[in-house]
Amino acid sequence: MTEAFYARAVHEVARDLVGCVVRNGRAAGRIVEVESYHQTEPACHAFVGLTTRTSTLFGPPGRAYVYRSYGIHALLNAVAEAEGVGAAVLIRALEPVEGLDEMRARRGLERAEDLCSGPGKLTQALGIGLELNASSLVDGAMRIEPRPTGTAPPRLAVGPRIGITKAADLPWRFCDADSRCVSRPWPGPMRARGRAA
DNA sequence: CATGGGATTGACT
DNA sequence: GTCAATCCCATGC
Repeated sequence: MTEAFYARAVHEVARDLVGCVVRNGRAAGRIVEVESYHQTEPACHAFVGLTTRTSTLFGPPGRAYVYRSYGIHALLNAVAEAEGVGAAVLIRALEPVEGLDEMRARRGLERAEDLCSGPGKLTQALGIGLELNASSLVDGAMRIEPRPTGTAPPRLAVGPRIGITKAADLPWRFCDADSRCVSRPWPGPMRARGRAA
């Protein structure tokens, strides 16, 4: 996927990333859940402006923003919008498609549904660490590949983002409505019919 | 230089 | 349902 794919409104990038494939070496998984973050809104790390931590967010689109959460987990984002604008798409869950043995070894689990069903889980399963911060997702060792040709666009479920305390009302979480690998079950009646990418 | 919070997870009551 | 683990980094003295 080209850099131009990421140089668009972060919410469009988020929707279009559902169904794409995150790969790191032989381990790969299909994206089934994402959230978008933008500098104009306080839940986004870039809200505080340009700092050491947020420099990747303000950098060129199509790079990875990887940071440590709760001192324990690495979380993976795809930087979006034009350089100079702080925005990114948090990858929250994958459906494992290749390298399941590697994932099971790293996670110490067997069930495929549990390997990548959370933002901290998927980075552990794919072996994604902080050293990959600011690396390219277009042609790097870790990259995001387009949906396999011929596959239909997923049905999208849209709702508020998870696990944040600020701007928790914004409906910027996008899930594959038909996947069982999402990080948290969908609340219920708030389903939106998906759109083609 | 010291402090506090956080886009989570897994174990336990 | 509750709760601790653990560390980067922004902020404030």
